Order: sequence, then C-alpha cells, then structure tokens
Amino acid sequence: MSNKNEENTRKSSAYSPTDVEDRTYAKWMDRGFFHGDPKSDKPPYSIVIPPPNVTDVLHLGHALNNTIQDILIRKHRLEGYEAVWIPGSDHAGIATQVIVQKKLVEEGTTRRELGREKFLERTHDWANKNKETILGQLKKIGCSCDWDRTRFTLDEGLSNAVAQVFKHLYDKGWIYRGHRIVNWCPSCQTSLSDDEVEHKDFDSSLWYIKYKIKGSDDYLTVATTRPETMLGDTALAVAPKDARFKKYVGKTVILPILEREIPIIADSYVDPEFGTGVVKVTPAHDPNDFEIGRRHDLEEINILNTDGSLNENAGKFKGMDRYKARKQLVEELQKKGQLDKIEKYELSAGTCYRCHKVIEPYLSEQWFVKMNELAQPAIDAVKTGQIKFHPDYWSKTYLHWMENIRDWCISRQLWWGHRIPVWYAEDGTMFVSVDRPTAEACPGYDPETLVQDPDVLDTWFSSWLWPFSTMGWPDKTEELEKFYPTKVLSTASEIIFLWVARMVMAGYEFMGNLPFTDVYIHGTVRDANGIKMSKSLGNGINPLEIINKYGADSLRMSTVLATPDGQDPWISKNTFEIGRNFINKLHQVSRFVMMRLDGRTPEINNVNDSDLVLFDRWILSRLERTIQAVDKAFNEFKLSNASKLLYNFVWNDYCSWYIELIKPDQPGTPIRPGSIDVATYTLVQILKLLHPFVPFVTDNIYLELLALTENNKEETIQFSGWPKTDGKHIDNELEQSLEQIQAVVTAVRSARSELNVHPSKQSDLYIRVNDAAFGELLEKHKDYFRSLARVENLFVGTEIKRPPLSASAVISGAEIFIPLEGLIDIEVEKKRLEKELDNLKNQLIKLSKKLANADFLARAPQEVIDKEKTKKDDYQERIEKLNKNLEQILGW
RNA sequence: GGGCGGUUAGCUCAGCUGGUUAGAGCACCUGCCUUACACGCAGGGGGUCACAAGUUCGAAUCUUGUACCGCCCA
Repeated sequence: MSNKNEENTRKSSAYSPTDVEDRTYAKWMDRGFFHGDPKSDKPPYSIVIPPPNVTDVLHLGHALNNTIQDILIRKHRLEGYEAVWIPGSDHAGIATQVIVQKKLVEEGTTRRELGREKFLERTHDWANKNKETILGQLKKIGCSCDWDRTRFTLDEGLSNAVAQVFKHLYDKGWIYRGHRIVNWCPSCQTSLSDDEVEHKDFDSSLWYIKYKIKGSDDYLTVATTRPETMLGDTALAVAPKDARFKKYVGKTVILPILEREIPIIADSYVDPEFGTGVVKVTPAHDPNDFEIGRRHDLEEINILNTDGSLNENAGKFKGMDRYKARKQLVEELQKKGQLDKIEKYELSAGTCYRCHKVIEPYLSEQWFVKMNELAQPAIDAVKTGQIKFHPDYWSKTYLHWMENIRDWCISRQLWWGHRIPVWYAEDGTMFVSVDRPTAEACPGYDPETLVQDPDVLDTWFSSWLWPFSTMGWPDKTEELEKFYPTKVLSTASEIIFLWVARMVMAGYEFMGNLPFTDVYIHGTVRDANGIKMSKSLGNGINPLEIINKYGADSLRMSTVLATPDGQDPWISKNTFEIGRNFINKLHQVSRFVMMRLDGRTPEINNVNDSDLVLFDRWILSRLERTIQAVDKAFNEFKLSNASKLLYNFVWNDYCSWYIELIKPDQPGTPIRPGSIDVATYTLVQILKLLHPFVPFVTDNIYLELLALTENNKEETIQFSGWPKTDGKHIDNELEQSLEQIQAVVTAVRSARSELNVHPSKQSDLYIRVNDAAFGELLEKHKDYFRSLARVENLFVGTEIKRPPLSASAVISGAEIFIPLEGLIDIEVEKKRLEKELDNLKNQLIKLSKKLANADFLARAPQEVIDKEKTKKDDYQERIEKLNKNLEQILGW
C-alpha cells in the first residue's frame, strides 16, 4: 500500500503552496492592496489587531485569532468597504523585563549594575528584534494588515497619548496615589493589578498559634495560613457578638517570639464560625486586615523586603526567605509550646500571571485609577446592545465584572514601560505633567531639580487606548475621522477584563464613543488531549512548521474548520490535512475547468440564463442558497459555520455532482458550452466566497482565469466584489428533481457495489416509475447521469418489465432493475433485499403506531399528520415491491 | 461558595424557534489508478443523543434536578 502511495505522490499534480504563497504576498505588499485610505469614499471597515506581546513568538492561538480578523477584513474589502487592519505589538512590561533580566544574569550582570538607561537600550534592542520576527510571521499567515500603520505601545505617539490620559484622569480626580495593600510579586518585584493575579489551589496547612493573654494564663488560639505574617501582627480580633471572647476585648496578648504586646479588638469582619473565631490582624500583609487596621487605628508593620525575604521588623528572621522563615518560625513555636496544632488545608493563593509564583499582599505607595464612573457608560453600552459579544453569553461575564469593578492599581516597580508622568520637588510637592514641567508650571521651583516618579505604568494602561492611539490620538487625524470607531475586536476570553472592558471605558472617556461594535470571543487552542497549548508544557504547534508543510491557506482553513464557534478547538498535527486536502480539491477542479474551456472565454461575472439545462440551473440554485447561508453565518459571527458551508458546497455539490454531471459521455468531447460557462461562473463565485479563508490559492486561480479573458487588467481578486444573490435561481422543485435523479444514481451504485460488480463493467438499467413525469425527467436527462451510474442502455417507463436475473432496488416513486446475468449472486442479492425490507418494516411499525394514536391525530398539526401519512404510504408501497422482487429471486 | 460553558458514532464536531430513517470530517471495512484530484472516487459498518424526572400527541432539541469535564470570579 505504501509503495502505491509513493508512486501516486510522485506522478501527482497536487497543489504545492509554498512557492506560490511567498510570491503572492510580496506582490500584494508591492501593490499596496492592504492600505486603508482615510480619503476614500468607500464606507469604512476597521479592525485593530490585539497587539501581540514582543515576548511571544507566534503560536496557534495567534494564528487562529489573526486568521479570524483577516477573514473579516478580506470579506469586507471584497464587499467594497475601505478596509483597514492596523497591526502592531505590545511592549509587555513585566514579561519583557523579566526575560531581559534573566539574560543579564546569564551574562553575569544585573539591571541595577547596568543602570536604567543602558537597561532600556538593551531591552529596546531585544524587543525590536522580536517585533520584526512576530510581524513577519503574521505576513506568512497571509494577514492583510496595513503595515504602513504598524504601531508599538512604546512609540513616541502612543507614549504621548498615555501621558495625556494620565494627566486628564488626574485632573479629573480619578487618579490618586495611595498607601494600599497591593498584590506583590516577589519574583518580578513589582505590584500587580487584581486582574493580573491568578488564583490557584495548593495543598497547604492551617497553623493554630497560641497567643498568651497578658496578666493571665489563658491563651487565645488563632488559625492562619501564613504563620510568618505573625511577625507583623498588630492586634487579634474577634466578632463583636461572640460571647466566648467578649471578656477579652480590650485586653492585650503577647505576640509570641517577638514578645510585642498587641490589643484584642472586636470587629464585625471576623466570622465567628471560621477557624477558632479569633483572627490575627496583620494590616501590612492582608487587605482585610488592612481595613480592620484603618478602622481601629492599628500600626501597619511591613515585615517583607521587595524580594520576599523578611526585613528588620522580623527580628532574628531578618534576611531570610519567606518560606524558610515560615519553617523555622513554626519549629520555634512548637518548641515553645505555642503551636496548638497543624491541619491539612487546601489553600487558594494568588499567583503572578507572568511568572506564576505566589504573590504577597504588600503595603506600599501606588497609583490607582478610580473606576466606578468610567465603568458606567461601558456597562450601558453592553446592556443596550450597542456593543455585542459573540457568543452573547460573554456579555454576562463582562457585566458581572464591570458592576463589581475595583480601583485599578496602575503603577509598576519596573523600568520597561511608560514612566509615570509625575515629578516631585525635594519638599514632596508633586507636579503631574505630560512632559517635564516648565518653569511656569512649577513656580517657586527649578524644573531641573524635580525628580520624576521612578515607576512605570501597567502595560494595559497603554493597551486600553489602542483603538484610537494607533490612529494618532490625541491629534484630530483623518484616520480617526474615517476609521473610528472600529468594527470588531477579536480575542480569546482571557483578556476580557484586562483589555476589552478597559478599551470600552477608554473609548467613551477619551473619544466620547465606543471603540468597536462587536466583540468576537474565540476559544483557546488545545492539543489532541484537550490540554491548553503552552510554551512551558511544550505541547504547542508552531504555525510556521505547518505553513512550511501544508501552506498558510491550509493552516487557515483547517484552523477555522476545527474551531467550533465559541468553544475551544482541539488541534493536532493532522488536523491540517483537512485544509490541505480541500485546497488541493479546489486546485484540481479549477485545473479541470480551465482544461475543458476548449478555447472559450471564461464567464467571470455573469451567466447567460438562456442556455441552461437542469443541472446548470440546479448548481446555480445551490450556489445562491450557499451565498445566502454564508452571509447569514457572517452576520451572526459564525465563521466556522461559514467555512463548513463552503467546504460542503465545493466538495459535494460542485465537484461530486455538478462537475461529474456535465462531463460528456465520451472522453475528449467538449463540454456543452452553456454548462462550462456555468461551471466557470460558479467557480469564480466560489473563489470569491473562499478568498477570505484561503486568500493565496483563490487569488492565483482567479488571476489565471482572468488571464484567459480580454478584460484582464485586474491584479487581484481582493476588490472584485462579494457574490450577491437576489435568489432568482433558487428553485425548490428543481432541487427536488435533482434529488430524485441522485437517488437513482445512488441506488444503482449501491446495488452494484454490494454485488461486487467491477466498476469498469457497464450494464443496462431498467427503471419502472410510478408516474410519467418522473419518467420524463429521467428520460430527458439520461445522457447526463449515465456515466455516473455506469449505464449502457437505459429503459424508463411506467410499464417496464423486470429483466431476468437482474438486481433490484426500490426507491420512492421507482423500481430499478440492473440485468446482471452471470454476475449476480442470488444469495447476496437476497440478503441485500431482506436487509432493506427489515429496515423499512421497522420504520413502518413506528409510523403505524404513531398514526394509530388518537391523541396524535387529534392534536398534531394537520400538516405533520399528512406528512406522516404520505411517508407511511411510501413505505408500504416500497415494502410490497421489495417483497415481490424477493419472491421473483427465490423463483430463479 | 457564586457564575458561565460543555457532555450526540472510536476521535473532533453539526443538528437544539420540538415532528428528519440523528448528520459531517477523520478513523475503520469493501471495491476501484473511472476522461481534474489516491491530498482521490464509489459503496458500507458504527450512536437507547451523560443520567433521572417532568412538560407534550410527540423531546437530542423545552423545564428541573444529578453526575462528570472545562473556564471565570470570590
């Protein structure tokens, strides 16, 4: 078998995409086809790319996401919109800085040794290199981005936008600086916003620590998941109404080990049901304790250094890592008899979304954005349907977050990013300014002595401006005028909060309008076992590897076909064979059509309705139906559906039936002119419909066809117009007629195959029809379907007699006989008919029961009852005929 | 603990405004290098639609509950 395959591959004319695709893309770029012109009269259609992080090489998730966007862009470009897709990349603050820092360590240095300026130079170099690679990869996929508009979140223009926004919000009182508990990543050594924290479950313990009450031998026992934070305790708290502890409130306990004296307080935050009913209060290391601390005016003792080690407030544990300190501290408590017990406990702890290490709640000075007022218009936009999510259920997730929104911590203790536009004088006076304040802006101070805030802003503080900052905001550009708001934002669900929601808020606040009207949320790519593809697991598939092997068109088509709308696709390497096979099919059928033009000029845009036979009208009907269905799928953002509709239309209707039907009986004879015209016209429509999905192969075939016409100035399919349909070719009756013919063909094929008749053997065919009209239909078109059923002579009529030693088949409205003297095996034929008979009898029993049910007859709509009755009659008739045929066989 | 998805053929998925003999691709079996395509053609086998109860003349489709898988939030 494998030898045979190799042989076939060798002499195969299979489509080979790799050479075609690079050449084609270069031409598209050269001609500037992707440029969106703000001066154009065409209606605008714009998308901004979710900027890939400069740390990311392209993975299948990007391939999917960007294929979706390219499909939408190309579809609308075809439709006559002025389409623009703005590309770019994100500086990815923490992620990038962490990687570059690691490299420095490998080189035996650190960022602090290098200094801020040098470090930023290094990082820019590294980012630039990656940017090139990533954008190059998008080009390989075929993305039709407007590359002249490529932006980077740390661009001068975008940086200016960021500073403007900061000042705007500060002036409005919506940005403030505060001493708050934030999420601290000791590994990345920066704060994180709540949304950058991922909760994970860990097997951990609950430690029960005994605190001795001053001036008594009593102890209060406290359960904690982080015993080392005890060192920062400044109170114990109980529920105000808890009778067990009422007598202790107001007294003090001695903090074990450090021997500090701390008060016992009552606070309604404490849940008397949880643990022992007594909690330790560590205002500097727990957000709830922080609140309690503020209410009771407690001291806030920070015990951690920025790297997660303990500081001087931790006494003898100073300098020790948090986990090492925990172990020693627990041992010591045990020795002192102050550890009551240890219980197993499943702990849900926050981890850093970049390095995945456990974060620490940490008290520090940070910048925050007040979100409540920003959120309101963004909530309304989704509630009123101005912005729609696809699938719709994501709007619930979005609204839930928005309605419970919390202030956004935007400062990061990093170097890589937009520096916070705030300057301080020595006396602590603060100036918020887009650039270093001028002398007028800081009266009484020398601007040169002002020191800028050392921190940078959250990466997302630049990303949330992306839909308009990329178009030149805050300047009033013609791009903004033409292309804002954008149409669709396509992304995975992970960044609905981090990014999508914030863009909506920024859109309303700074542009006074929504940033996009539709949010398309696609699934997350998983491997063949359903595991999320990730770098660390090494189960990812490199899109470039797939492109090299199968071509970008295959990658795109396969990915879209395999991605159920709204669900996670499971993709393995052979998923891509589907696309490859399909593209080859398209290539082959195009070759066939062009070969069979026989010098005719191909029909590109119109078809002459006056010279059509049944099959021609049928494929046109199917075509229009498909166009309508595809349009509907696009309107509903069901791209996978659209791709499947096209796949089926091309493979089944067009290739398997239509092309086979128009092939002449005799090899070498030209195809009927009317039919070859319909074949080329339909092919062109197929190419247009498929172009968004498989841009390379369709553009090339289109141009090959065009080259055969006189009107061959067009250089690409991209602006050639999206197929339109007024439905005038749609004809139900016609489609039914063809289904009848297909039923005959299938019945003959099935009988022959089951009787093991060699495909090359031709045979006669006798068809006894119930009514003359069906007979006429078959008679009239017999030349067309003869070859499909390997028929030599065809006899049709209502009075046809069964020839001796013939195989038979019964379909609705007709009996089919195939004389097979010498070939027919009576036993096999008998079994065949019996099987079919069984099948029908079972169906008939079910139907009869249904029709005997008085309730059914009384309550079901008449239409349904009639349908069932007709069906019953049909089954009964076929059973009778089958019985008769079977009897005849037994007589042979 | 709360919310959202999912559970249909060996695998990945359609079908879900209730009425079809429950479909497709891959895989499998049989035959075929048939005038584009073996990355192909033709034929075939394979599913009590997770489970339970309910609504209904009728449920894969609607309701409720249960189980399991996944995601998000706390």
